[in-house]
Amino acid sequence: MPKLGMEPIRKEALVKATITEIGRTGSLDVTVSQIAKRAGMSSALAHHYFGSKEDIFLAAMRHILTLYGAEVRGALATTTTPQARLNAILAASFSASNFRREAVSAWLNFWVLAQSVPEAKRLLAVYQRRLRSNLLACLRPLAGDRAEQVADGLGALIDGLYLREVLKSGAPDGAAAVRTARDYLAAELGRWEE
Amino acid sequence: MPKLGMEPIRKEALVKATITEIGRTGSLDVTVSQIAKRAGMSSALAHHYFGSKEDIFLAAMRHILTLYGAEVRGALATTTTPQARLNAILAASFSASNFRREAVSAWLNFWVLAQSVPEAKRLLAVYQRRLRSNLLACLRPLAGDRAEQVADGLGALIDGLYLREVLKSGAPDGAAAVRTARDYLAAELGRWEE
DNA sequence: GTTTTTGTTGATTGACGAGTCAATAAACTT
DNA sequence: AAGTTTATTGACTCGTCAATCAACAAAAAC
Repeated sequence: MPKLGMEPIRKEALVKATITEIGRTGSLDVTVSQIAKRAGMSSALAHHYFGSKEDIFLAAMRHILTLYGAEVRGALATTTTPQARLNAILAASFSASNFRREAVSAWLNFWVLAQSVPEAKRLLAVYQRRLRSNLLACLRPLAGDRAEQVADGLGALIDGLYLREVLKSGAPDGAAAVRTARDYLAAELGRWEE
Repeated sequence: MPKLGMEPIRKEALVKATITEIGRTGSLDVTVSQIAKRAGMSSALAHHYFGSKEDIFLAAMRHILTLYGAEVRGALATTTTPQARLNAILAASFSASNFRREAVSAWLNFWVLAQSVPEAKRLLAVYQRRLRSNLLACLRPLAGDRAEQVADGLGALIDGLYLREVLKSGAPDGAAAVRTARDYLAAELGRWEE
């Protein structure tokens, strides 16, 4: 009993199922059938809407990056001072929705994907540039010509905290991650009035 | 014309070939045949010496961790002050042999493996504990009760710098990574006399 | 009301890859 | 010299999986 206008619904279901399955298995060794099953459809339909498995992965990646970007933008919109903006970026980066197990695992696996799929690499590079540019804008007034150095360090630190999250057992602790990042900033920028 | 005592030679060749192939493809989607071919033997022989593909991966992981551990230990042996020891750890972590493309790519992929293979997770946890304990020993006299905080931050930063290396194009720049890590320490510990 | 478009799946194809096995041969043991 | 252990591989099995296809159904367009 086919309803019309299914395409966006199906696609979204597939994208979410992909992230779930990658998180569940902890790898990209996920079959289209598994994804399709979790999304409540046949694998043939998944191939119908996306051309290939790779396209499904890329769509999932875009989804995660879009969510993250939106959350950062939203948090940034309510702020004015550089300090508050830095805090907003950190809060968004380690928020419950972005720092949850599935998403972190997917993130790591997309990093791997980027090594063999140029489009995946491009997407990650976009994310990196945007983060860097956001950090730089906040840091310039606070760190002057050391801003670049600090931004690169903080960027790597954030990625490293994500990376380490996947090895931990137990619930993710975004607050602890934010504390570590804040500590870094406090050290780099000198005592820091919020 | 079988020479005896081939086992260790073959195994080492396979381990090295594994790292090369993982680095080349940027993923764990490497067939035993590819590995065996690069190591100059048939895939059947690879299965003969290692029981399974997973065992080959784990051996490769142990190899990388062992190399890294030996380099750190060697660098540490020639030092006395905490500052010099911290520098030694950083130098070893980003040395040409550990920070080369292949090794970094393998490292990332082992991180992924750790999510589905308990033994891989165990190995990485051992690495993390050792690094942490080494850092802590140096930091205690320099940072007092903030040592833990700084060690965790530095550990994550090191991993993050590795992670970011895989996205870069061009030759790896260990010196820049060391600079970033030193900068972090300098900020956390206050100006720092070497 | 027939044709076209959209949604959907079960069955099939075709490739690939991990792991096994039988067979062959050189070296050591007794 | 006969027997055992170690080294080695080509051929094979068996499973899995991405991708395709034929077929069916309902809505939309004409």
